[in-house]
Amino acid sequence: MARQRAFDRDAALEHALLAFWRHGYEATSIAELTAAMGIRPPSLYAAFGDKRRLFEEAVTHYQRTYGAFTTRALAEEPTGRQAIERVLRESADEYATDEHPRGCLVISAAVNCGPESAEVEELLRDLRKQAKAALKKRIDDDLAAGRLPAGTDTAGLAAFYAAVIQGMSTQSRDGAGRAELRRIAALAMAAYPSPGGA
Amino acid sequence: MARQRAFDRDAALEHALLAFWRHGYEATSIAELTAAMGIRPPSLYAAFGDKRRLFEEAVTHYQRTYGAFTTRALAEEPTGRQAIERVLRESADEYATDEHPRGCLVISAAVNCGPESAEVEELLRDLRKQAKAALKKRIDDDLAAGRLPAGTDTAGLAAFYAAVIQGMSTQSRDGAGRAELRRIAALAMAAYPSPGGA
DNA sequence: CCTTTTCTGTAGTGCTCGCTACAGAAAGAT
DNA sequence: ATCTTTCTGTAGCGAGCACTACAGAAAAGG
Repeated sequence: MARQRAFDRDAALEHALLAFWRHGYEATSIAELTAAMGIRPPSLYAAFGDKRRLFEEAVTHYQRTYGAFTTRALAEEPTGRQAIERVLRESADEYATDEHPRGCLVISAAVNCGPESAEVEELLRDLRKQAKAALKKRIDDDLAAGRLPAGTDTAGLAAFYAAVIQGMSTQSRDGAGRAELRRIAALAMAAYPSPGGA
Repeated sequence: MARQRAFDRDAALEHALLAFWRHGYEATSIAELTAAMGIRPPSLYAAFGDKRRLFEEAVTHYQRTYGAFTTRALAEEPTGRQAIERVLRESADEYATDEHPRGCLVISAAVNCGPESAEVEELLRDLRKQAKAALKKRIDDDLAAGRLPAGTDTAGLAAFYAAVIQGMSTQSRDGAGRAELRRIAALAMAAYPSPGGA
């Protein structure tokens, strides 16, 4: 019994996500967001609350779309080693493409934050820790299945692969191409212990 | 024949550097800088030009002090392998300490930049590329001396170690301690080829 | 038709941003 | 002491920030 929204909420969220991905949370202004979304500020605030909540929703949308390949890779591969290898390889491909902004939004969108955006910084920090824990879980599977030497430092391996992925994100934003990222990914697999031990 | 400056320029620059290191270029306001430096805006502008030039000078100061350990490690170690190993180890120690902000200023201070700070972003990007080239140079030394198999992809190795260092910087800012970073560093050395070949 | 409800666009709010005009203070030259 | 020059502090510039008051427009119910 009332006027209905004249824009596509999902499409607007998608455009907001791309803007945040490109320049990060604080550096993306409401003016830039409304321009990218094709709407005016009151429509944005009515549909999404405020800038912080729009960002949180954009991050959730990111994890369900562009960032979902990591969760898929970890879930679908039979062994921890294959899961890690696939995450690295697909990260190389995803980070270096020109179909969307470079690198990973969770890694790069809230690095330079003032005190007033500390909560946003903390949100992405938590997601990075969750991602590292997800890597460790699959590596632990290999350890439990005897595919890794007893006593293997799985937490250290998870931190190592998380670091490699974070570095790949940085370098993709610095202009590195798919081939260069793939070479990083391949070299990183040399650190994965062989079943028999060192 | 005129009034002289009442504050220590080097000390003020040092405090500006620490502020930029903590929150990054754009997120550090002139108000925050003047508070940290113990001076008022006109003194800042008279002594350093503007915010961008102050940042550039802070980066130079950083490279000569806090960031100099990488250049030293690369210059002083006899082999490329030892140089890389030392850079990784000292990065772990430097990034995780509480004596100054976490991580590397060159890696983390200009990630989320609006269009008006694109030049600053590009400045640090160039420094990261130079650092990667410096790594490659030492690895090339090992190749030339026969300490690496012929045909070794030294550019790939340099990109890999640059990525690991960038990831260590990110994780130190996420709260990782010295021990965790050292484990990342140790694992990364597994990718360094042995002289005989694979 | 008219009413009700919600969305939309214009036009602004107060605030902080980087930066500076201006006047007074300090130090060396004469 | 006086002049000249440069620094310092106050106070405020225009511009952009996140956000919103308000009025008109649009859709459904009566």
